[in-house]
Amino acid sequence: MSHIKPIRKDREPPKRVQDPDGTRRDILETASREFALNGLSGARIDDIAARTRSSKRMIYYYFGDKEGLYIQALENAYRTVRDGEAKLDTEGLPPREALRKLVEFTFDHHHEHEDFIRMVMIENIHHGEYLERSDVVRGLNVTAIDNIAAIYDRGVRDGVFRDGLDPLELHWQVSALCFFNVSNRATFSKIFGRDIGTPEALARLRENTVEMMLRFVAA
Amino acid sequence: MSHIKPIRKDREPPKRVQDPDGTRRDILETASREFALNGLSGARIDDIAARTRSSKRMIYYYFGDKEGLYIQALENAYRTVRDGEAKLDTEGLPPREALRKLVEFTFDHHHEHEDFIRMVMIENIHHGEYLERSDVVRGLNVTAIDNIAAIYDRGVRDGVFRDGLDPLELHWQVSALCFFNVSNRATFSKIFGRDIGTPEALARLRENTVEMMLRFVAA
DNA sequence: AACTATGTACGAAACAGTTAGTTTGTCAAC
DNA sequence: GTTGACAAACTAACTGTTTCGTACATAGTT
Repeated sequence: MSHIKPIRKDREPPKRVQDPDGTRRDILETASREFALNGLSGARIDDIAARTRSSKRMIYYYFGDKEGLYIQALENAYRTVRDGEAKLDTEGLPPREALRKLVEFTFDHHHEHEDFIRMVMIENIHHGEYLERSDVVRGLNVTAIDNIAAIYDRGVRDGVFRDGLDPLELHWQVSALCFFNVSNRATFSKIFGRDIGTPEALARLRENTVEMMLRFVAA
Repeated sequence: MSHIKPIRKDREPPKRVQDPDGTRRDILETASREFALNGLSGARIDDIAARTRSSKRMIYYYFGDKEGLYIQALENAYRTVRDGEAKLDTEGLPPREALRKLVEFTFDHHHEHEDFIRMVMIENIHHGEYLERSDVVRGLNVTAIDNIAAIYDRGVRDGVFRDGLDPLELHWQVSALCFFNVSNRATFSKIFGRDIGTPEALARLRENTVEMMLRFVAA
């Protein structure tokens, strides 16, 4: 029984580990989920705190107040989705193929980022007032328009697309069709008694959306 | 001029007028506005009460609790809009004209009922759970599908529309384009720096939507 | 030592919902 | 056609809880 323990029996991890970046990220991710799920007024700071590895104190330490946290969650959502968008490359493709690919990509992308869609819905309920306050979101440049404009211009030059359309309006239409599919699934399915979220239904809607855009721009 | 009348000198309006229907309606209309503006968790019972000619106690007297009030506001919104929809008549028109009229009508109708759109957005944020609880809303029969189905069938019979499309999907597309225009105006305008709510922009989007549907169903 | 990061406990306001009544309408009995 | 009893409609003030935010203390880092 001599030197029973120079070995630090305290497997107990050191009482307090400092990890500012990790804490921040943890809070932001948790908050993003909670805001996307419950909205700004519906989300509870205490709930968010409880779901983090951190505490309420830290939320206020890093984000100031509830609105500050919300705005950063909003920025986070936009940034994530924009980063994803940048991955689309249609340069080598002929216009029709390129447009098809863009629409399919947008459809899938929306579908994969339901939390983003929900944040946008929530922000629209607030008339976009927090978006307006955010320099970050306004600063994110929007590649979506450039992409579709490039495709459209090529199509017009090649004579396969008709002239006189507005790329922003084209983007608007693609967005509308892809966004609605995610945003209004709950009410639409319940009212019309048919689940539009099944893989089969989605595949049809996706193909319809492509077809719709192709026909719309066709010369 | 003898019998001037039994003019009741007591201008004092009778201390308390009982008007159950009026009170109920007043509360419901006020609540509908507040919920559409702020959402379920964002709306405040005290605020709603203050804006009525009635009191908080009466809200609980007639509607039970906040959720009960919300559900009735939701039902109210759906009923109002459905009643409006019923006014559309396309029977005499040739298929293409009929479809154009239907799309234009839907576009305008959405535009005129922003509060309804907002209620639907809010309800989708809640995954449609209150809609599901409401027998009233589920009971409202949906003429929209019948309308578009009738037009589409005629078009196919006449050979001007292609076969094999699903009326529900057609309705979905029209809804998506018309709904998004109202629901996402705030964020879309702010992000792309162009107001899509001006009369000119709206007129273009409206015409695009019509054109889009016509081209999609064209044989 | 000085600054950053974190934990605990609490305060104040906001909020949904209630208690304890009062007033008004109505209808049957006188 | 007045009365009185009873239910429906209504008011004001109150209660208990939730919720945002903070004060204060302590531990880690440089």
